[in-house]
This record gives sequence, structure tokens and C-alpha cells, in this order.
Amino acid sequence: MVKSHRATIQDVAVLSGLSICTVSRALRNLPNVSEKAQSKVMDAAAKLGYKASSAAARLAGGSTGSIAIITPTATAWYFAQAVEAAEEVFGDSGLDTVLISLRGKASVKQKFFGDLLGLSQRVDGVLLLNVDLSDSEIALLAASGLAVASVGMTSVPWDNVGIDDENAAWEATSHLLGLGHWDLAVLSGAESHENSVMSSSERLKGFSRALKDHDLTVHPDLIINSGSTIDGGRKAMNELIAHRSLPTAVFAYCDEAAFGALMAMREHGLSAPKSVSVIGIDDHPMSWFMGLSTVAQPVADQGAFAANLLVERLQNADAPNDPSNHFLDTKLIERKTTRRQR
Amino acid sequence: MVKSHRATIQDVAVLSGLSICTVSRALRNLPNVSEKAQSKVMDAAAKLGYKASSAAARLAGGSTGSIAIITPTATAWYFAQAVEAAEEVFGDSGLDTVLISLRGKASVKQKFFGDLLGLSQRVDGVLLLNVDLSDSEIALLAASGLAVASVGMTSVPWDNVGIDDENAAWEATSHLLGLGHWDLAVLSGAESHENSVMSSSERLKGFSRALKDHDLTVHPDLIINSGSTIDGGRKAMNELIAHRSLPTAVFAYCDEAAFGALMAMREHGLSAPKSVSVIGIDDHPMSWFMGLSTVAQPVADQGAFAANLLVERLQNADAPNDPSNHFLDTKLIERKTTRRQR
DNA sequence: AAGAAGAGTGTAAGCGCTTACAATTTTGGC
DNA sequence: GCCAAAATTGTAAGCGCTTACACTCTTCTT
Repeated sequence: MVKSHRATIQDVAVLSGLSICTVSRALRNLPNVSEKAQSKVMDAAAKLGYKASSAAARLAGGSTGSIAIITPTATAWYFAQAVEAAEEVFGDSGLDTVLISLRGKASVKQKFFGDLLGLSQRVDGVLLLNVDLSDSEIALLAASGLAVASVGMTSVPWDNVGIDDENAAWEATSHLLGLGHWDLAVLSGAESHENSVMSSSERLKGFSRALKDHDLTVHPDLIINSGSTIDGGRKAMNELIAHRSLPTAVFAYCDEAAFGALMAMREHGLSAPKSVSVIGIDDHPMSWFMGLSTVAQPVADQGAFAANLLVERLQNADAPNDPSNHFLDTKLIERKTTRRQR
Repeated sequence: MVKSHRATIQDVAVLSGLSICTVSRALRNLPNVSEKAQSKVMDAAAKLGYKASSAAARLAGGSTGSIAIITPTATAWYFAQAVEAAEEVFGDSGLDTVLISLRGKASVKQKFFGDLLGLSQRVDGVLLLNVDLSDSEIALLAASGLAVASVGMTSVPWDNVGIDDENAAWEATSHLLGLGHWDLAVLSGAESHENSVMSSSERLKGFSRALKDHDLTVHPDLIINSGSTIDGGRKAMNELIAHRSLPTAVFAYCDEAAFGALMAMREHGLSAPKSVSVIGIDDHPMSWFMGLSTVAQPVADQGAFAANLLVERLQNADAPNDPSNHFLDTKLIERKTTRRQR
């Protein structure tokens, strides 16, 4: 019954008594196929356990049945969550997901863009997770013919879902200010240039706006790139402690960076909130335990949402291109690493 | 200069003045190609920025240029580390990596094996990360024609790299016993049947052996499946606290499960090592901060190592099949969650 | 009731590669 | 130098699918 060799479209054609062409159309729900033919084909395909060869389909100009996820790293909590959620959506849609982790290496990103043409014949679409893109890179991607969607990016010409980063940062910072802190530092995530499309840029804006609201100015010395890892946060905080003046409160780009900051403080005999108040963004599973004040965001939901958007685009590829931007809700959670400044 | 259309093997053939066939052979370093032809082809290919279409190659019987990573989850620390390290190796070898996360769903694994034939024409090989496999599934995989390698599995008929899980668990447990504890519970990771190929099974063996060494017996009530997540550890420990007798020490399958256990204890007003001593395995980045005693293992190294093994297999596919098993070193790290029992 | 328009289906030409197998050139032994 | 064996290169037939285009029936028009 089960042949060791995979059923081909040919087999389906023979079994259903129709031509290969009709089978191909029926299988892809194209118009101009009678209901009778349609059901015959479906029956035959089911009976044979037929699934189209993605290689052949791709070669002949069809779709590849896979999409790429581009992520700065696969290990940080936020990204791992988003990747897994998106992978689930793609898998449920019968799509393979190829993972490309930039790992902070410029060379990898370069390779990615250098081989965009190649990539575009291996995948149908691309899901970007908070990837730092230049204008020309955005243009390249938009012109690549690939379907594109993203998580946590701003002002990009494709579907995006994220949180209102600027506002989340504003909330976190305002919380600190509201507690009477006025000497603040920020562990700012990734380095971000003017007009960056990344969330770290937005969060920095929110931080600055909150200070401005209190007639405070941002001291450049108290903005330190931490990346989004524990170790990055630790190094950034160490730098702050060792070479700059110690603020009374720190707003960290994300919870893991905040954990790192807490670690650095401990290494120096400091603790939160006694020495310094600390707040992050994420609500990482460890944050409750660490007593970390934070702004919670739904990460898996963002990944799944964006993935769904991408799948929809793929399904009606002829629909008009009207990039949508979706914000999911965040919520300030006050715990024990922040307290009133006397 | 740069054509919007991708260069094909045809273009390379024309530029180099050779036939498509020779080009194909030269590109793949097959024998029977003169050095002169070889270099001509390489030059032409480089000049055109040529890269073979994986779809066409695959269709014609060649390789796909991608490999699949099968992981129980992409979010747990251990797996995220291994995935990223492997992905780096594959990327450096010019291979795409398609990610398949089982997410604990039997249906996903079922789909995976159901479509093994399909998968085998989309990827050249499979890297398994501590995947729970039945004998028949192992047989299927071995017969699939795919190259296979794994991380953290035992007695499998393909290359594997991991740690000596049995011994690591023995060490952790012996540490507890050596401190005078004799009433021990274990958060045992994934549920594992007899003859399981998973690390949780090995670790349970190591735990049992250590007890046996001290003429202690394992009480089934004190073996609780925790999975490898924080939340799983928390639930398992809650179960222990609420419905079973509280031991004086707990050996957790991994650090994240241990964190969860610590959380559960805190929820019940307990703490380590005062109420219960706790030890894990991994040396997670947070473990230092948490003061968690643990057995450190090099996770990224394992992923990279296994990935390299797989790549090598792919490269000389005709080499004899002699599955190798590699153990990387572990190291007991004593911190503050374990202390002498009076 | 004849012809146009449309719906449904089939034919055949690739997509870019690999790989028998055939053709050609080179090498080496005498 | 001559011929067989070995080394190199070319020819052509697919791999399984999509798609332009041709063809055959149905439906409507008028």
C-alpha cells in the first residue's frame, strides 16, 4: 500500500483519471476546476498521501513552502519566545521555518543581504525580529519579492507587530521619576543610530521624553549600551559603577539586562533597591522571583501575530500592500527593585 | 554587471567555455575534472556570484543544502544555546537550518515522522536535541537516508555528543548525600520510559546509583517529572510541598527546573538551603546570582560539536557508518543552595 | 439556431540541476 | 610511433512541478 517511493503528481493524475495540469490546479485551489474534478483529485491525493515536492514546485516557479526567521540571537528570552511562537504558526500552516541568527555579527547580516536573491528562491517570506536595518537594507528587502513581516520594529514598509516601545519606556522611566528619582541611567539595549527601526531606539526616546516631562535632561554618560543579554547588562552596569557616577535608579532595556545589572551590583556589594532602583521591560519568568519591577509585554503573542500576518499575506499574494502596525498592551508591574528615593 | 536574474549553471558554463556537465562536476569537487577546467569554472562562478539553486539541485537528486534541528523546545536555556551554536556551524558551512520545535506536542512529532519522506527531500540531515524517541522511530530515522546526529542522547545508532549524564547526576546527588542528606527528592525532567534515549533517563539512573552507593533506596513518591522549564520545576516542587513529604534536599534535572523549585519554595515561605538544599545541572547564567549549586556543562560546545559531526558526515557520505559518542566534561560547582544537614 | 463567450481540461515547454553514457583527448607501454 | 587504457569532457534525459496556450464543451446572445 505505502510505496517506498513518494507519490508524485503523476500518480495522482493517473489515479484520478485527469491530467497533471488539472491536478496541479486543483491542488492549489486555482479557478477553472470543476467541483467534480476537484474532489476526485483531493480523494486521489489523500489516498496516495501525496504532498507536493517543494523543490519541484519551487523550481517550476511555485512557492517553496518555507519562510525564514531572522533574529539577532536565538538565545535571549524575548527572541526565543518569539521564534518558537512563530515557528508554531508556520508549522501549523504547513510551512518550514528556516532560522537565521545574526548573533551580532555584521558578516552574517552581510551574507544575508548578499544572498537575498538566493534566499528568495529558498523561502517565500521573511519574519524579522527586531533587526537593525539601514534604509537601503529595507529597500532591498522590500524589492526582493519576498513577503515580509516583523516584530518589534518601527516605521517599516511591511506588517509589524510589537508594543508601543516608546510608551513602555516612558512608563518605566516615569515610575522611577514618580518615586522621586532624578538621577537616572539607562541600559539602552543595542546601539542604535538616528532613525533606527529598532525598539531600543524607541525606548530611548521614551526615556528621554519622561525626563523632559520632569524638566530633566539626559546625560549622555548615563546612557550605556547593554545589548539584551544578562552578560551585556552586567558589563554595562559594571562600567557604570566603575567609571561613571552612580545614579539612584536605572532603567534597563529588558529584564535580562536588568538581571545583569543586579549581578554587577552584587559584585560590588550593592543591591536594589537599597543602593539603586532598577526596572526593566519584559516580565521574564525569573522577574517575579528576583522581585524585579518591570513593564510586562506579551512576547509569544507578538511572534504568533506577526507570523499569522505573514501567512495571510502569502495566501492572498495579490492583495494590495498596505503595511499594518499593531501594538499589543503592556503593563507596569511594580515589585521590589524600585522604591521611593528619600 | 549584477544581473537582476540569478546566474545559472548555464551562465557559468558559457563564461568558462565548458559544458554544463563539467561545471557541475567541478563545482562539487567530483573527480575527473582537470585542474585547468576546475580553476576556470571556479573563476567564472566567482565572477558571476553563482550559487547553485538548491531546489534544482534537490530535484535532480543532489543535496538540499539544509538540515533540520529537532528540539523539544526552542525556549529553554539549554536548547536555545544548542540551537544557536548548531545554527552557527551550519551557517558557516553554507547550510540553511530549518527549525522544528516539538513543543511537547505528540502531534508535532507524529507529523514529523509521518512526513519523514517529505522532509528527507527538503533537508540533507537532521540534528536531534535530546528528543524522546521510541525504538521504531529510531529505526525509521536510521532508514530514512538522512544523515543524523544528536545532542544529549544515549545509545543511538548515529553520532552523539553530550555529557555523561548518569555521572553528572551521580555527582550532584553524591554532593547532597555527602552533606548528610538522606531524604532526597528528584525533579526528573521529562517523563522517560524504560530504555529511554533521553538524558532525563540517564540522570535518574545516576541519582539512583548514588543513593544505592549509600544503601538508600529510591522512593517513587519522591521522583517528580518537572520538564526542563522554570514553570515545570515550580509545579513539581509545589506538588512535592503540597502533597508529599518534604525532603531535606532536592536534585533538579536542570537549573531552570531548580529555579522553579526555588520559586515554589518561596511561595510557601521556604528557602534554600535553610528549608531544603537544592542542586541542578547546567550552570545557567542566572545560577551564580541565585547561588545555585549545580553541575556545569558546556552546552554551546555540545551543539557545535554535534553540528560539525553532521557536516562531516554530509561531506563524505560514503564513509563507513561508525556512530561515535562524545562526552564533554562537567564540573560540580558548590554554591549556596546546598549545605550540610544537621 | 448560429455564433460568441466562457468554463473546463489537456499538451507541452520549461525551471536549473545531476548523471548515465557516449565521445574525445591524453597517457603509457612496447 | 601505435594502440589500448585511463582521464577528461560533452550529450541528453530526466527530477516533479507550473503555466502559456490550444482545445473541447457548455452556455448564453441575438
